[in-house]
Amino acid sequence: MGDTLSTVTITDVAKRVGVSVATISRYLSGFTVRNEEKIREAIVELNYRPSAAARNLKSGRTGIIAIVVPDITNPFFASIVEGAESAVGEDRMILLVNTGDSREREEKALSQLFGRVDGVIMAPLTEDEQGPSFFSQFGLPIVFVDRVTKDGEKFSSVLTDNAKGARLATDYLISQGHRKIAMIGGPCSTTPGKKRADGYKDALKEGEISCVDQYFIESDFSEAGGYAAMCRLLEVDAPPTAVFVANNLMTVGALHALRDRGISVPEQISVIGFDDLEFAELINPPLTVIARDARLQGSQAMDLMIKHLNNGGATPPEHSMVDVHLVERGSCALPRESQKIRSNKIDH
Amino acid sequence: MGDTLSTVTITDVAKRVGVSVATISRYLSGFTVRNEEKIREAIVELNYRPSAAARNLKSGRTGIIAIVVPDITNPFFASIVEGAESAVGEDRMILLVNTGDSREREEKALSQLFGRVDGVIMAPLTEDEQGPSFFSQFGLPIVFVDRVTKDGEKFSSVLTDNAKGARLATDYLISQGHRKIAMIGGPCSTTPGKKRADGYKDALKEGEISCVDQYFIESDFSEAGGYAAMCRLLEVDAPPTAVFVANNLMTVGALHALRDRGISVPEQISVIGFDDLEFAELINPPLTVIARDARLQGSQAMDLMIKHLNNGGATPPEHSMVDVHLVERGSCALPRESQKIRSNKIDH
DNA sequence: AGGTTATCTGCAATCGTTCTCAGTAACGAT
DNA sequence: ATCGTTACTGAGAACGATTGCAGATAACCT
Repeated sequence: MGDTLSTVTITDVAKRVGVSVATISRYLSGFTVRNEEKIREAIVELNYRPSAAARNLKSGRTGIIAIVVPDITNPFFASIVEGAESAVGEDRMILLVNTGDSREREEKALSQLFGRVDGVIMAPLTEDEQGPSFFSQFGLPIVFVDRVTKDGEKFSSVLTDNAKGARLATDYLISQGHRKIAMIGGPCSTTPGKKRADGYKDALKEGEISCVDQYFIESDFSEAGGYAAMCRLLEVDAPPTAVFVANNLMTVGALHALRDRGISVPEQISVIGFDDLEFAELINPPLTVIARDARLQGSQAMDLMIKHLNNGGATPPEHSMVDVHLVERGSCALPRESQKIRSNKIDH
Repeated sequence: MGDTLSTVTITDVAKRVGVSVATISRYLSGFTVRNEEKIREAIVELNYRPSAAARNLKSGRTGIIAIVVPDITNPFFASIVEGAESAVGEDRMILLVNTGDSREREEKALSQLFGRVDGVIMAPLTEDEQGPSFFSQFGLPIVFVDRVTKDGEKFSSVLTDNAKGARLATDYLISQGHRKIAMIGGPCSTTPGKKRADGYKDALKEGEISCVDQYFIESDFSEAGGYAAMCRLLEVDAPPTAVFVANNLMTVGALHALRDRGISVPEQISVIGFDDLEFAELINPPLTVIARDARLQGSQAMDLMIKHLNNGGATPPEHSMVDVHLVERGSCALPRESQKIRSNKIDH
């Protein structure tokens, strides 16, 4: 079954067939050559694999697209990655960078990426990054997904209609009769964090509900952050009757907090989350959420990237927006006397 | 701020400083050279980045480690990837391959990997793969994680004590007084699928409970599979009073099936899962599971890989085993008259 | 047959590094 | 002044593929 270990090169194949390396190379790139059959045989017998490194060096292309996300264990980002992977096609692969919400790791990774990949799909940690301009300086295409940086218009992006989602959630609570509506938001330094806060505030304004400072808590998109935020909300003088939580992880945290204090949802407080969970239906009560298609966001981002790559950088940036919708389940209900919550809390 | 776009090479730096490329190269690899200060300046001013492709070609190393998983949206594999990523170190990166449970994609990806990566960490789709031997033929190190192939002993691996976990689960149900204990298993062509089935059967045997064929359903580790399997179990003549579900996704599916039919857990049927879920506590009832540290599995696999890489392939394969433990929550209880389940089902 | 294409071929340069090898300068010891 | 040693340097050959160029062969037409 051919030679083992020591790498077999195009030269070996050429020698075996009795032609020049150029001919083999041409055969490999699809041109018609004379001894195709013999070449095929030789390649199989020698178990020849073209060297990716050599190809990269000559062509300047690697066939690899990086995707940079803050946290791969967040199901939302996992879906994005899966969507991107599904659209990557035959001749390219994905290099995953998980920055673990660390700015330092993100920067280091980005600097390592240059030369190893043909393009970068990224969800930047915050809006004030220099990474992207760093890349564009080198002519590496970038596509933002879910989040952008402040000079985001210059690059393609696939975002969600965050403001609409937040308005949808808030309006829904208002329509149920809630007035004391709190929000646990993400960092306002991130696109979704800011936009969702905006949507919430706009909806309140339209509903002619005054915006109480204590009702808006800027947290960090993590489960622990959601937990802490919910605890703080429960200690406000006039606790809210409903809470809009700006992402999946914080929602889980908030629900944990409520469970730990024996506060029942939706009887004592209504909860609506952003981003669906595989388990949302199984939670008690089934969780009402604003949902969107994360997988689609990922695949669209990849499609855009491939378009840029194939057009040789001449394509102007495109901006795509994935729609959101309300998934009504059982975690929101008509408001009750908010005092009940307090007494309940004090009882414990 | 230096030259733009067109790639600046080591030669440009050399010219600027007035030395040969060799000197720059040496400086870059940490040797002491004469004009270090001037070189540093030139590199910054020209914004020089060494070409990864050229380095790869010369050195034969890419600094990239592939990690191949069946499904990145499965939180378990996401954690594995995160663990691996956390242990990868400064000078290497991770290339993610998501095979989407497709044999074809797995094979294609593996063949693409050669030459692009220094090593492969993988959770093979099934135990009868040829991929690994393919790699070992080329001298590419492999580390198996969570699953192995049939010639797995020849390669390093980081597994879970699957049989122990399954025994733990089954014994727990037996200790509660259950006799009609079913199992929804994974594909027996996979390591965890087989071992967990073995553990379940062993525990029954030790408990002197006869193994009913209808109580063991071989499914596919997917949510839909878990749903279907649970439906089938409910239609058995004498339905089980308890079910051990062999992975997280199938557990979610099984719980959905039960919820859809209005069967309450644990009153009417006890459920124990394998692999913890972020949300397990929030589910109604809180889910009792066999848990293990997936993140640790990932980081151990990466540690092993790096060890192999640094030792230049001379290291003998090592096999590591991550422990499992029972997390007792609320989804298991003493058995009741199993008839109740049937009547309940017919009512609908 | 001769001329014109069309098709295929090999040579050699090239991509950006690393690394061997031979060479130079500086310095102390003799 | 000569030698040996240390510490650095530059020229140039790799690494394994792609590709422009020019030459060779075959095929076609008048």
